Amino acid sequence: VDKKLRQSIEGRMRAAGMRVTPQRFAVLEYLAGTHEHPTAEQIGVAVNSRFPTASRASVYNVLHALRDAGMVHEIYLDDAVARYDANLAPHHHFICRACGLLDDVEWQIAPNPPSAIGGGRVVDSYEVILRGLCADCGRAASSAGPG
Amino acid sequence: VDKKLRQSIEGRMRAAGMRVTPQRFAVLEYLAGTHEHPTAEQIGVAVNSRFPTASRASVYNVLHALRDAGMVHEIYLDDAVARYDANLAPHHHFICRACGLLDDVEWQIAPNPPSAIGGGRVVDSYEVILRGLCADCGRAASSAGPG
DNA sequence: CTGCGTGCAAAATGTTTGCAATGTG
DNA sequence: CACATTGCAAACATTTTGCACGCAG
Repeated sequence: VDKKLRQSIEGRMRAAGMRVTPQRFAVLEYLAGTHEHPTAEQIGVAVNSRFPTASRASVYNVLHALRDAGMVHEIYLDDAVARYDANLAPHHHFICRACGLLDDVEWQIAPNPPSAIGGGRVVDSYEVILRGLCADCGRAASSAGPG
Repeated sequence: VDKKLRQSIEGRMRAAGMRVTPQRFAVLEYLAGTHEHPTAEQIGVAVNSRFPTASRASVYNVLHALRDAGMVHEIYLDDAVARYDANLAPHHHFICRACGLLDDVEWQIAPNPPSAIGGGRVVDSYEVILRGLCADCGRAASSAGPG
């Protein structure tokens, strides 16, 4: 079940001119297998629970290498902590105001993203952060009632 | 020229139940007068260049108080640093990939923001970050040519 | 074998806290 | 006058750096 995944991961690393180390493999495999957007610390904990050990510094090092190689996205949301995402397909994010749940959203903006927004600025990408209530928190709020 | 502004700032603080101190006044006045989205440190430097002194801790303290009172917005963009914005009108942000310029954008999403995006989630606000080249960097890029 | 990548621990941010002094209302 | 707010400095959390060893290629 993982032979293909393993080769895909290693192949992509090599294509980027990176050496393949157990730490790097573990981090990318972990990121590829989650829909969450873990912080460096969460990644470190998860990876270390399965592999010899990846020191904090190496986790950061690996994440930066993967980011620079374009293999993961580094995103900043409401707190001053970097989060990482192996989902390279265009997508946006939803944050639950009540519980902090962080989720991907497939919804697409407008018919097309704007290419020019005035002032001579040219847009080539965009990112949307939607806020509101997730299903659970929405249910809780409506059963509490308005008053 | 500032008597009205002064009274507006003080009035809004009082309406929020806050005491008006020179530090608070200076921070809010500074934020109201800039279109940039300064970090706490930038605010501290700017404020201290004109007023007795506002300690680092007080700058943070004031910013949090203003944020909690809904008088400024705290935003996180590409770096793990909080930025502050006194522009309470709905707007989005543009970041120049080349020079890091940070700007407001009046452009509005779609016809309407989405209210439901599936999964039982309900959206009540959204924020868009547009990336690309600002006018200056765009000019520089096109004069360099495609190679 | 060469040298990149790792691990460790210390340094460098950016932000928060505790307590006494101060100034606002 | 009372109490919120300030200032200072130390605590904190997260991320970065320097150097010696090990492993990938």
